[in-house]
Amino acid sequence: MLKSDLRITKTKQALEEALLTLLQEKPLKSISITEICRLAKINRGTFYLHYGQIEDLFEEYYKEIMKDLTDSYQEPYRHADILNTKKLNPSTIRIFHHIETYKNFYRIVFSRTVPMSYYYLLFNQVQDLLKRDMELKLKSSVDPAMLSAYQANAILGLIIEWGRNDFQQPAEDMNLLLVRILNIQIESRG
Amino acid sequence: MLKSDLRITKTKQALEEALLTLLQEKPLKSISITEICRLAKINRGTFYLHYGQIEDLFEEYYKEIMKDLTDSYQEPYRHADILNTKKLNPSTIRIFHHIETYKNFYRIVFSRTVPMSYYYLLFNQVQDLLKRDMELKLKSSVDPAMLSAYQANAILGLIIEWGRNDFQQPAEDMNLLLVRILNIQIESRG
DNA sequence: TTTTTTATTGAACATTTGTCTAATAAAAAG
DNA sequence: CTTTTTATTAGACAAATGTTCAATAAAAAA
Repeated sequence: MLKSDLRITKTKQALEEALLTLLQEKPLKSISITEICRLAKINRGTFYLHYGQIEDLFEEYYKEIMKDLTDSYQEPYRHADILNTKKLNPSTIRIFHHIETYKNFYRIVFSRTVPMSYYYLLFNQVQDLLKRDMELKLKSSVDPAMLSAYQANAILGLIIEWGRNDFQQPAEDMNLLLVRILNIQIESRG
Repeated sequence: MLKSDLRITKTKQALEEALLTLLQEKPLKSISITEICRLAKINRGTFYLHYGQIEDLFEEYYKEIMKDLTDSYQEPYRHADILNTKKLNPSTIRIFHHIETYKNFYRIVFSRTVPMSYYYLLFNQVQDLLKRDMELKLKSSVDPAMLSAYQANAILGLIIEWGRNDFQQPAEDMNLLLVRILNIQIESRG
């Protein structure tokens, strides 16, 4: 038995394409299931066969972008197995470029009416990526899950603020900003 | 003219009470407007006169709790006008106790199906509170909005992870954890 | 190819949503 | 207390939701 029927693939593709088309003209919140199915020429019952709500369909598209995030994050590791940890989170730094590339998408992710699950998809991804660096400097008794949650969400905080400025600053400036913030935290205890 | 009609107050109270009752037996997501109105004995049209969706009703309840957060946060300031900044974020520290007190509420706030707006309500509140401390140590060229966004969301990251453990750890442990994490960030660059 | 499996369809259904009326009742203002 | 203002109501409406069914068509397996 095959992992997925061709008909399923075709149906899902049609639905995703329809959603993406509709997203270009109106906000996610105002798009109905009926509308997507009408455009995709898919029976509404078929939609419910694969998804429970529009958000589930969007999440599938979301995962493609998370794949790119992981790839761009891991790029610095392709040449060196272990990065110089003296440099300020050198690997973290690619995340801002990734967000900038997909800012139309992230405007949706960070919008008020969207479900928290989108935030978690991003949060979990960044947290997982950070854990790789974590192991290196882990002499402390702090729970790695807690530490990575702290750092991952701190960065998401910057991104939210960035998004509030409609991603005006270049990604490179955000990198510098992150470095400066980390320095402040050191100075203030000197 | 008075700020609000008695009828409005009564209606809103009835709706909030109905929502809170329903929340004890089922998740927010599965509660319908029709259901709330039926229980509150309020005409459905009246609901739409005050709110656009269930989430708006929940947000009104949310704001009561945000009031308590602000109060408990500002408690350390009641006796001293300026806190010793050498101590690790002494004022921040009350937030974990607040969350613990209202953990049934925060389980909803951090649940996957809820809209991002709930997250923003909390994020904005914590960010505002942090800005008070911020001014003291602000010699750097970093945008205060960015810095407070970073720190506020970092703490929310800890709370999310805490929530994943269903708030098992005592709030006091979370305080210690926060102190340890801040120390790690210093050590790792010595 | 033929057979078997199963995804999709159209149609129907009860329910909820969001919006709108004119009638009513409650509160505020005089 | 009387008048004025306005919040609430019941009812109706088109649309969307969520679910179910037997019939059909497409894909996988033989």
